[in-house]
Amino acid sequence: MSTKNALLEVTARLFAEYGWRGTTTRRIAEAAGVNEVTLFRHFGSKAVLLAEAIHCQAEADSPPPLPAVPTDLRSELTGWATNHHRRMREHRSMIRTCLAEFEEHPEIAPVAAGPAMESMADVVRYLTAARERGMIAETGSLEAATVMLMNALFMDAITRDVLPGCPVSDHDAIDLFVDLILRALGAAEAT
Amino acid sequence: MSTKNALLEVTARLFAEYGWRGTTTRRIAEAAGVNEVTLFRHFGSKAVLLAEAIHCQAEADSPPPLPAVPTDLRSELTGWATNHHRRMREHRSMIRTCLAEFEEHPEIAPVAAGPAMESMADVVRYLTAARERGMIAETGSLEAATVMLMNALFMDAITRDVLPGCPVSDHDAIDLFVDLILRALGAAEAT
DNA sequence: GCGGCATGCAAGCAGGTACTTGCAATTGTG
DNA sequence: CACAATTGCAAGTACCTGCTTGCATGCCGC
Repeated sequence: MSTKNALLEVTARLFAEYGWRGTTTRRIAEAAGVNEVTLFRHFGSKAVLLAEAIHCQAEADSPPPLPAVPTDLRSELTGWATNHHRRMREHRSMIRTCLAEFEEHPEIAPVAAGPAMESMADVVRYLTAARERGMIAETGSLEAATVMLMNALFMDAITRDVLPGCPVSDHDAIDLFVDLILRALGAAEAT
Repeated sequence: MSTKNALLEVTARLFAEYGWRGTTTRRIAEAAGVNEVTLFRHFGSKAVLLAEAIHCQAEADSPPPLPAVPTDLRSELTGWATNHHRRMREHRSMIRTCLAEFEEHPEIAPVAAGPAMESMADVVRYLTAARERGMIAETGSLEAATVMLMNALFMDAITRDVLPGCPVSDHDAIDLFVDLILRALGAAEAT
């Protein structure tokens, strides 16, 4: 089974870097140290191999959870955001490629977007629980706050290496984003 | 000069949809209603044509300005954000492709990122002026607020068609994002 | 030892890729 | 009218693309 796994792993890596068209069967075989025919004997076609490789990559990536009961909003959200940000950062190449490839290969969108949707729902749940406990103000859309925070983290993780002129440093960004969200939601704490 | 312009326009469109590798000289020529050799006679190579096409596209896209003197934060920011969002939405295909292509063709990054950086500086300037006039609170990072708002708008414009499960509707997103930023910055107004 | 099974190797197929060459037709300009 | 620039057309180059075929080699369980 090692050959198959090696092919899947190498294919995911090449796809992230070169996209669908740029990931040729010759390149895959060479990078995996395997003859090209072996690839076709295992998967039948390039399309099947690529789909399977992307699927595996996304599956191995379950989103980090937030506590069931909120206690310290700032530290819990910051910890979650740091974790989430790091994971997206690690996969930024794959994510960018999937975003661009969506137009020609829409079938890869749901599998790539799944984890993000789960995380989104988890954050909304967490903030709702916090509001029920009076830890944040009564007004302000929790859904919008969640989307805004996740969008900001997502963008930062994915484009920081492309747009080097960002006026917020890599190191501070997450803390500042969480701080702004807590301010926006009127979190009852001192800073 | 019409042939040259037609080629540039068609090339930008095809690049946004199919990426660098997918934009073949045959396809460009066919879509422009021009013989393939004409393309090479004008630009010499595919690389030159693509670079020029992307450059033109980005150049024609100057960012919308904010007022020099802030008067109504909410309406001015909402107007600006709506405009900015619409423009990014129109170019989402091109932006996604450029993001993915950055790895193989880093030379297209600065030209594509330029307008966004200008907008970013403009918003920071606007918010700084507002703070000087006492329209928002003294604390909270204006740079972080700007990055967060722009990241949120950017992501929404670029991925809404890819991630259909967003819990915030298309129509409300901009108002809600601006509302959260104003809350975070302690804007002195009633809502 | 022997029959499957995975793999390698060499070659090839039909089509696509960027790009070139040579020549004819058109068009606008002096 | 004559000349030059622009374009089209047909063909061709060398290479890459996904994919197939035929045959040889090693390995592992019976």
